Amino acid sequence: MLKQKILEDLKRVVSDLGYPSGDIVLSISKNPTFGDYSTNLALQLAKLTQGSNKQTPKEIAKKIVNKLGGLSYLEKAEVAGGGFINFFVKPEDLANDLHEVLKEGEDFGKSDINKGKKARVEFISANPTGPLHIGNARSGPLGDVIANILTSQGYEVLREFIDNNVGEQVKALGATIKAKLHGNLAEENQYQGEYIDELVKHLEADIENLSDEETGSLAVEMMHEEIMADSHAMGIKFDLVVHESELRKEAAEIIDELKKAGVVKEKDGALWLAPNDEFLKDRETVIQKSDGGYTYFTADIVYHKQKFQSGADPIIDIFGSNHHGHVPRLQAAVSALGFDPGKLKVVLYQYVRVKRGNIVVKMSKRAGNFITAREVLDEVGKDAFRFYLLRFAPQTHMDFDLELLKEESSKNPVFYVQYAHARMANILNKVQVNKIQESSVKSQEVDFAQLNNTSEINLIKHLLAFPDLVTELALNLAVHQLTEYAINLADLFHKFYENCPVLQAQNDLREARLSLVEASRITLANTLKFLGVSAPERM
RNA sequence: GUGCCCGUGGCUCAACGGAUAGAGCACGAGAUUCCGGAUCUUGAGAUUGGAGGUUCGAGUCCUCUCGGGCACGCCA
Repeated sequence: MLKQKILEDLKRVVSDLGYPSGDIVLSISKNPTFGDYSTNLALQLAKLTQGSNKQTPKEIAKKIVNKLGGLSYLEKAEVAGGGFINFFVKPEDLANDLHEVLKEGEDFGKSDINKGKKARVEFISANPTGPLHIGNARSGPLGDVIANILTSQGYEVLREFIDNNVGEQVKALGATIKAKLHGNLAEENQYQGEYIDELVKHLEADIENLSDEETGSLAVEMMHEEIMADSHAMGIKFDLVVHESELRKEAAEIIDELKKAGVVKEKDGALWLAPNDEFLKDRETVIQKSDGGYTYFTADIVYHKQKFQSGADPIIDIFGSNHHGHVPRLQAAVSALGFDPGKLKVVLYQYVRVKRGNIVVKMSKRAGNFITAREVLDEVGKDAFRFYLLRFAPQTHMDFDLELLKEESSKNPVFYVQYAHARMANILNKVQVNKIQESSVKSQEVDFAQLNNTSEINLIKHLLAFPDLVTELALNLAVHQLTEYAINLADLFHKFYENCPVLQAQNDLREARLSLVEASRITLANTLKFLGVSAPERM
């Protein structure tokens, strides 16, 4: 593709001129006066020159441009203000790359550069002591899309969920249920909401002679099913559900290993993870309680050992921000076990604040003091739910406005994007798209040089940037940029649609525009597929 | 008290350390004999919470400070 050609030529010139090689960033110019593509290469290189060799960015940029000389695909390359190099390409060479998009179709954006590698993504992992709440739900689409992106780049990905089906919270839930059953609910029974009544109703026949813990176990099993169903409603399916009760069976073993690694100490009758680490020295954590029981943390160490032993890299955990203290301890533990903590990538996300207009919604009948994912999902639908939660960087504290997502749904960006797809599909449905696609692929007859309108060129540039974006997302996991990309694509398409009649155009121009529509549809559909949002042909 | 995250137009949010800080919503003015107006064009609206610093260049990095969220040993 054209962009790769520019990069290759730049690389060659940098090497010829004796500058150090490194990654070159070539981005789409924001402003037409800056050409089609631009690079800050000279500014980066200037940083590396020293002493008597010290050169200004502008000097370097000029050398590079001179050395590049005339290239067949370039109208010109010029040095701008601070030392940026701007490339003005020939539209026909740019447009010609559309053949690639049509050829690759559903695979456009995919790559096999990570073929043979494994990755694991753990997400949601909601505590099964209650329904899935909207806060945890944010990690659903997030983890799912990260997994989609990794898969697209060749990784064999495992989507996983840990079911915390044992521990103090299970006893507490059991106690609450029994108290409710006997009509003596007290302050110390921490769980509330109608779902407790539902659990009582379902379980009352069985729990009369059971302990709090046994009662809690039954309840937690039911809640886990519900959480799985909710996840499914969000479009998520897990490959692996790990039950904490299973992990705890290996707790004694893992503690032995940690002891051998010299990171365990005894204090107040309990065992603590106590790595010899400046940062962690005041943050020791209990791995075996004084009563002999284990903690969630112990189970999580077992779990992560399994993850590392599976050979996966990266190992991705999506945690709510309230777990941030857990991260350095976990890293310390896996490091003590001899694994490379660099393979563990933790994405922390902030909780979502639900609003109805200007009013913050906190309470829910079903769940007591939080809003369930299901309530929001039922109200706004899967597509809007996923798209909205995926729009913003995970570390931002975002607001989820039910008014915006439901009552003003036509103004929601997800509909804007889906409408663009429906428009594309509509045009293509009026001609026999398959014929066109086939002919364009097989005979390469379509003459994309016909496309030289600004709105056409802008759209083409955006389409061609897709594979690079996906590759980058597999590394930085910033999948919210995918929604941004989709909105921009829809925007550029709508503008093209206004300016350039497709079906009324004549001969070669009509063919070229139809192919551009098809390339746009392919790219948008692929983007939406990564997002797990439907791409409707009609709305 | 300590640690982590956030602070960007009226609102919700973008922006690998890069050029004139971008979108959408809301608000003002326009566009439809024509592929779906769920669209497009255009206007107004921002000392990026504040103060210093680092450098060719800071919304982004460092220090301090203000405001909000979260977490701080036998919970998960």
